[in-house]
Amino acid sequence: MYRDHNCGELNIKNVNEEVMLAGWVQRIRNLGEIEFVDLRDEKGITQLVISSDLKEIMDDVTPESVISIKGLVKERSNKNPKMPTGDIEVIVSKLEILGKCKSTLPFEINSEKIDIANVREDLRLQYRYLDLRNEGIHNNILLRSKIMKSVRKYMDELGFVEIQTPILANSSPEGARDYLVPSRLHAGKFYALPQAPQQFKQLLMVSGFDKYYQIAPCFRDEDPRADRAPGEFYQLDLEMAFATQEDVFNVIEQVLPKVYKEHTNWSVDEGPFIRIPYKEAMEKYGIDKPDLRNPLIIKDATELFTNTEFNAFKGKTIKVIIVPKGAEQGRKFFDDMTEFAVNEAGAKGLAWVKIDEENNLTGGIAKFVTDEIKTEIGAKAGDSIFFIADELSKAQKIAGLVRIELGKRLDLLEKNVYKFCWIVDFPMYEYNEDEDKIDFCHNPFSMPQGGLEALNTKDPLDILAYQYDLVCNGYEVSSGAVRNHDPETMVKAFEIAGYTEDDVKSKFGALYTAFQYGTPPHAGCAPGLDRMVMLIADSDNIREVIAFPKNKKARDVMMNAPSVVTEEQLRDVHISVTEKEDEE
RNA sequence: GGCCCGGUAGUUCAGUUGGUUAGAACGCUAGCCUGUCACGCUAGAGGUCGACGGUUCGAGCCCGUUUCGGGUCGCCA
Repeated sequence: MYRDHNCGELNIKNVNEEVMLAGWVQRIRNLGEIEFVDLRDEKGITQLVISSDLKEIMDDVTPESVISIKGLVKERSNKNPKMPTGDIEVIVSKLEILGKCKSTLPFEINSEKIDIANVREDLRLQYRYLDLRNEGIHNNILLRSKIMKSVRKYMDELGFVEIQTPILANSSPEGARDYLVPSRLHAGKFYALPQAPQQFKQLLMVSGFDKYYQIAPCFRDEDPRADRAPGEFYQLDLEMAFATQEDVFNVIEQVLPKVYKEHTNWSVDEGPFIRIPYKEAMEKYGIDKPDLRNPLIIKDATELFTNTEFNAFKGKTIKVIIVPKGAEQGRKFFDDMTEFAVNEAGAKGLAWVKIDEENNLTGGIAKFVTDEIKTEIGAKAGDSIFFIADELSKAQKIAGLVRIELGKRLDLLEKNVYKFCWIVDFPMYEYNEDEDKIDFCHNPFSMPQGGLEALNTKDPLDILAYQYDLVCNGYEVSSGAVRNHDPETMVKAFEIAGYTEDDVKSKFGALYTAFQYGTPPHAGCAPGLDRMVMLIADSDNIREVIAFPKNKKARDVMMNAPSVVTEEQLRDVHISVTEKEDEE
């Protein structure tokens, strides 16, 4: 009724055909007796030619209005090689306005004159339905759909079954803040939206489902970041029975590279991915999600400065970063890096030296540095060296940030490539200084390496877990673990972190009880879908790959959520509100 | 919650030491134009300078408070 072709498919072979098209008016070029209209739909753009006898109706056609037309396909006299349909145009004989657009838009759509990324984001979010007409973000959403389809295809090929778990779930005491849902039928009681289907998927293992997966919505009431969606996000959640860490790695290494490759022309690491123990990652990269496209590596030079006269280094751990050819940089570069280290990374200072072409140490703190450093850390003539001095963990962290910043400023990152690595052997526990106690470092359901015996005999802070993260280009794309499926080991693991058996029973009752009835060893992980799409779309903002994201304050400025509800609704769910945010 | 950055026309921004009527580009409106494709040319409309208070003869600009937004740290088992 409205169209028999889309706006991306007509070409020279269709010349002299009578066609119907429908779409949005992207641009009108009015030359007086003749007008050109670029008509856009999801598939492409076709140029329409409008003669003066349609002038009257054209007066009402505004950019971004929806129209349908009937007309004859003609070969163009002036072809446009930049357009896929640039060889032809459609001479319009009939034109109908299907949906008129107001003349002033909140922002220009598909404009080549402005960059939509520069438009105020809250305005784009308020008019998200218009923003989604923009080609870039529109394609991101289409890409997301294709990626989900690939994921399902490859998971299915490996024998995984997709099982949905509840959205109205139970509040869990560990981890992020929950989104609570009051219960109407049970006064004073609450559901919580799941932070992840963690316990449900482990229960599915008890039920004998061999390989489970789900593209699962997860809800966490925590502050967002550029790479972390506010409120809700999606994970490719998976779990396998009778599985080890190797088995999980094997699945991911089969699925993710294929998914990536299907949707990018960048080169993609194929499995097996490099594995880096957590401790080594902190030593070499100063972070547990290293970007392996960055060639710089942090080295330790503490021993070279045990007797230093440089006050800032005395008694400190010294981390160094060699910048190949760094000696060509001018004074400003080093000053700017120092400013970054102090202001952004929390360093007390950033020392540096250059090695000139005659292999002499010059500049910066050269007079405090001995020549042996060159052989000890492998620096060459023409390099420069940055020094970070602090107590160990701070020095690592600052060096990590300096490494990333150097990579950015010197454009050192390898281009057009996805580099994966596993970070393995996370510690089971960490020391909480504020409360002077031992906490779980990551996931309390992880299996400690060495099992119950390790828990009984080793210093808790020395115990590693079968807990792993998958990292891609500096982003954590997944974490996962071999689960602790043995009730006795579970109780002991929680006991070390200060929980009694009764705590475990009351907080994780279903899981604890279920494990008494024959539980297979199991393991899994949960790659973040949004982050994966963001990486494949080569975007650095996760909201660009979500159709209707919330803003930084977890507000939906388009739908105006959260919002007040009626007194009656509140009464239904037994809630009384004592403190209210001012209404705008 | 801390720190950093920002809010000026529909949009993106400029705005000098605090000084007449707050500018530009794009968009919009009107007119001209038969081969444009980021069409061109001419004219025009469009502003609570986020809000409140203060300093001053005088505030877009200085000070204070506040609000909204973004980045980051905390947080995210």
